[in-house]
Amino acid sequence: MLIRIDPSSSMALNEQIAAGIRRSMIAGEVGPGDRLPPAKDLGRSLDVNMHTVLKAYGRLRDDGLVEMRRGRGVTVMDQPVARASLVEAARSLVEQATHAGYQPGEILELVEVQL
Amino acid sequence: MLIRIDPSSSMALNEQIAAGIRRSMIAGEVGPGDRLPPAKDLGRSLDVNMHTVLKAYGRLRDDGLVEMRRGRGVTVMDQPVARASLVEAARSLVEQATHAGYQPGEILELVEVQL
DNA sequence: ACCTATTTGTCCGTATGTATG
DNA sequence: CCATACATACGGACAAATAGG
Repeated sequence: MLIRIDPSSSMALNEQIAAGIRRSMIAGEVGPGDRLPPAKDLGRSLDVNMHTVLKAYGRLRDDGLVEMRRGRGVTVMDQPVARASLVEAARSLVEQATHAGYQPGEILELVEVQL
Repeated sequence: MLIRIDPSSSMALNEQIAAGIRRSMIAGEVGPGDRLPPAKDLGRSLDVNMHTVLKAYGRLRDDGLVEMRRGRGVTVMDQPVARASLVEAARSLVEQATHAGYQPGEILELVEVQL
């Protein structure tokens, strides 16, 4: 997993790291079940603080892409799980919008304008 | 806005603070447009670090309850928050799906099947 | 069952950057 | 220009869960 960091970029370091890992996932360099390096190790190799790496990992977790557990590390989620979290997000959105009186077309438009 | 913190609780401090503010909202002690105290000030009054308060504020922001802006502080969202929160849910869904490598058409389909 | 090392989770303190007013 | 206040990063400390000997 090769990640490049540009300290002079306006993009936050933790986002650069998260983006780099996402790219590695899309490129297939890391896949479901694979373990990401410990935050301390990756931080040292990228010359950034462990906390910055942990923040990047946390973003990926919030996106449902990885699982983090103490003592065990960070592992890439199975694709069905990542998809399940997306399906759940879509279900929740539709439920909320419907409850608020939105029509199907209006709900789709809510999403379209974000694309 | 009265918040109590129990340092000996197993609940993380930042969550205790966020929960306390949610309670104040429900109790009507703070309402839309009101400004929450600067993180540094609230931290000093609760005897916790500024970052811990900022993390609590960030959770509330992620939940669509408050807005955070540099230089201006943290303000409670307006009641048309219903719409704002839907927009945020849609934005978050699109962001997650995009990060996961989904194409626009596939994202729309995620929602359509839930209608 | 015990101990140790690993690794994330949380919190603290400090410093610097950046948008707002 | 200046003060305010969040945003990000660094570093250190301790706790808690996990894994391995």
